[in-house]
Amino acid sequence: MPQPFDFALTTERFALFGHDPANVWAEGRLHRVLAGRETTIAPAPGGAEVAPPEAELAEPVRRLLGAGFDLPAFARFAAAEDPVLARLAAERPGLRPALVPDPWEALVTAITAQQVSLRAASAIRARFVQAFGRRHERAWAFPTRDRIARETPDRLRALGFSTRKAEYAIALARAPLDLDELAALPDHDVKAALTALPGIGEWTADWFLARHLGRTSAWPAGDLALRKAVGAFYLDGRYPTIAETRAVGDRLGEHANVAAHTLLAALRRLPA
DNA sequence: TACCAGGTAAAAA
DNA sequence: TTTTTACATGGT
Repeated sequence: MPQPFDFALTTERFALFGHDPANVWAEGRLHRVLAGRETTIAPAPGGAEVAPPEAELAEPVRRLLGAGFDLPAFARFAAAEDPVLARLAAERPGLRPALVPDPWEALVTAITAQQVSLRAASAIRARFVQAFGRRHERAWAFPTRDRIARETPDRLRALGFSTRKAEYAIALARAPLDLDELAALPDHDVKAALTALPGIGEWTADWFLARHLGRTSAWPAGDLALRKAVGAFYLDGRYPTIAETRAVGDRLGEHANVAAHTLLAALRRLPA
């Protein structure tokens, strides 16, 4: 892994909001299914170690752990332009945005998290994964798109989805859209393609850019927690409008994604 | 018991 | 065009 890198800081968000059967964080290690096989990702000197060791998994794991982000450039930018971020980043060196490897999983995860607390979303999603996914060892494979395409809203409703969210997930599963091809498009076109689907608004598309594609300038300006963080760290606690929050992101340019993750991590450490 | 929590779309004004 | 409302669950 490129340095700096802190495994615990980078992966802690998989453990903070409840148990996720598709991303099991236990004893400082992350267990999940990659390329059809359960993989254990563990901290190691200089980066992370993958078990079972497979060369073909090295790149996906590096990507999952945020290897693509330029933290030294972020630190230089913050030192020169943004004392707030410079302090928050210095307090958590090696924090990288951890990515969701699969686009379908990233979108369904975001849909479940719309409007409700992340703890509530996590509980609902855990039931969804265990109802429709496949069990490996410690981790479950996230339910496949094909499987959900054949489900009915009532079956998702029974797991705690609202009727709307159940319809969104099934519509996404059935949509004639190759989610892997989105990676080839610029940010704006990805957002246009996704927001054309029912139940996917700007917030959901922004998190897809940030947490699946790992786009460096992704900045979910509509996000409640990010707005709270911007208010807490830049505005003396005043809750900003979406436009004000977007303006902060614009100033961050290619560092917005790392900055957003830094701000959200810092917000969690703030006195309630 | 209420109310809020990392939104979205449809109805009402 | 802008504002208001319904939505389902978990935590406090």
